[in-house]
Amino acid sequence: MSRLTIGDLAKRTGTKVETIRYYERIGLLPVPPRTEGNYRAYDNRQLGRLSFIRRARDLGFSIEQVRDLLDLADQRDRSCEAVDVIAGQHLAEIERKIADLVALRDELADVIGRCKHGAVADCRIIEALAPHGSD
Amino acid sequence: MSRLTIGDLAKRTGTKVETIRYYERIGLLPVPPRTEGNYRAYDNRQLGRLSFIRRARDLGFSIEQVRDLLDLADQRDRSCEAVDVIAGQHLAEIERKIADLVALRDELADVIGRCKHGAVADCRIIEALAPHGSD
DNA sequence: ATGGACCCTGTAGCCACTACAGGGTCAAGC
DNA sequence: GCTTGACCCTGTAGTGGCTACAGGGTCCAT
Repeated sequence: MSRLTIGDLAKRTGTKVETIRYYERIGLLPVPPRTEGNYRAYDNRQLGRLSFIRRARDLGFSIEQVRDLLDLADQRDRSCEAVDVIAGQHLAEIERKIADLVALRDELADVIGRCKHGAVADCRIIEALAPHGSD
Repeated sequence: MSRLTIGDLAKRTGTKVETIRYYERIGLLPVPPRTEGNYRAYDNRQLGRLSFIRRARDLGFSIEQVRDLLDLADQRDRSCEAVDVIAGQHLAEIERKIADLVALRDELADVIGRCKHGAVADCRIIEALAPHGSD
């Protein structure tokens, strides 16, 4: 069981050192033992836990969702229904965000498409932003 | 020229009062004159400006982009090329975000699809999050 | 013994608001 | 004229998820 410094953990998971300390502060990572020189001393379990966190964060789960997933992952004999629920909710949220962004893109593309590249006074983009006319 | 309170402005633009004060604080809205009782007194120009801001924000422009757009909108005899550039950059950014989210959705949907709804120990979602095996 | 790479704590900053607390003002109704 | 309640004021702190210092300590190789 290898002794890992916070820098080792950072390198192996692609996380910044400050972020790891932040995860510890908010209780996402356990408080690790310290060396004589007061350095955090990690082992492979924390490496695994941090990998899990990073992967979940990369998939867009919020910190609170990650916290719930970690709790669930530890209760290995329970049904994974709760896991499914969290993931499903997150998927729905992502779908919604995609739909919102697509609508936004279409609207913005439409606004840009009407630009005749003349003076600002005739700019359709500006006009589209100020639809009440410029008193 | 009607005198508008901050609450009137808020109602007419769908903005919260606090947000309007925030916009003033960061210099996006001009400091308005005050009534005897120290209330902000707006007119239709500020209403128009705030509508512009809200619409640009709704289209996802950042505060800094809105600031630039407002500056440009005031220089009515210049070419609107700069406006086009800002809008184009923003459109590209949105496209990128959509692509990122779609990739995310596909990956997450895949992870969820592999779930066999058994115990957490065999949960494919948890496994997918901790790809290095469980110590 | 010295240099540089690493580690420590604590705090402040980022974005774009939002939410108070603790007060003042104003208009309507009695 | 007094009360009530809706509105307004300032100032500060919180949100999420980090990130970036400042100002110091530790460790290891030379």
